[in-house]
Amino acid sequence: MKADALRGHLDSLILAVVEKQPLHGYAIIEALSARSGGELDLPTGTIYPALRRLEKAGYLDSSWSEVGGRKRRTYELSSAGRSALAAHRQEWRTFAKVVSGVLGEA
Amino acid sequence: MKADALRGHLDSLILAVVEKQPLHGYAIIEALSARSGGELDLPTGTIYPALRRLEKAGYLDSSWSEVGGRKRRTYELSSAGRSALAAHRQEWRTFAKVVSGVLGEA
DNA sequence: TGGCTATAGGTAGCCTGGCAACATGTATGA
DNA sequence: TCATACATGTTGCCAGGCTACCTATAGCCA
Repeated sequence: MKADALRGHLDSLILAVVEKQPLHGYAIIEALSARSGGELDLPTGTIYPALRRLEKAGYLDSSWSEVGGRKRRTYELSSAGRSALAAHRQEWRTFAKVVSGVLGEA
Repeated sequence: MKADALRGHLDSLILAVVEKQPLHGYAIIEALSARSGGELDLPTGTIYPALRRLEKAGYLDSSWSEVGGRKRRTYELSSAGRSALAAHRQEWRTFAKVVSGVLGEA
């Protein structure tokens, strides 16, 4: 899958993956991989900055914990994040419809 | 629709729109708008550089003509462009499936 | 005559965000 | 002892869509 196809869609994916339960960064990468059947294998240089961006935007809240001697920063969806996710889902539906429509190949 | 959602998908759309008949830049903008039900209203600063890029990549061939006193540069799909389009369609299918899958809410 | 709109082409430069590459540290098992 | 999985982060590159411009013709209306 082309690298920059993701541009502008990553935020939605991250928000969706922490929707049901809070996850830490590393687990988010794994969750995205699992949920995509291995198609998504995002580097940390992509995911960590994105998480900070989303927290700064008020869509995620984070908290530190320690599990088995390792520090984790766990992110959970804020209420603003929840509505942002709903909006992103709607936008995705429109976008997908538009692209599929133009690509045609009926 | 968010601006950079298009990132990485524009080429496919352009190739698709000139698949059946050659079109000039201005007509491509209109065709994209029409085919998307008005969702896509791309500025010339987006489309013209993209067309040059696609021609340089060997996916489009262009030729000048004059219609009603106005010069037109008409683009048509090359054979390389045709296979690129097929590949792009496949990639889009995968991408759409992945994103829809992760967004869930089946 | 002047001005507006539609048609038609183009460029320069900004800005965003995903990614490669790098840096740091712990736990575990061979 | 060393490799690998787990875990978090930063710096800086760069592709590419967009804003803001510029040029030019045709046709219409006042």
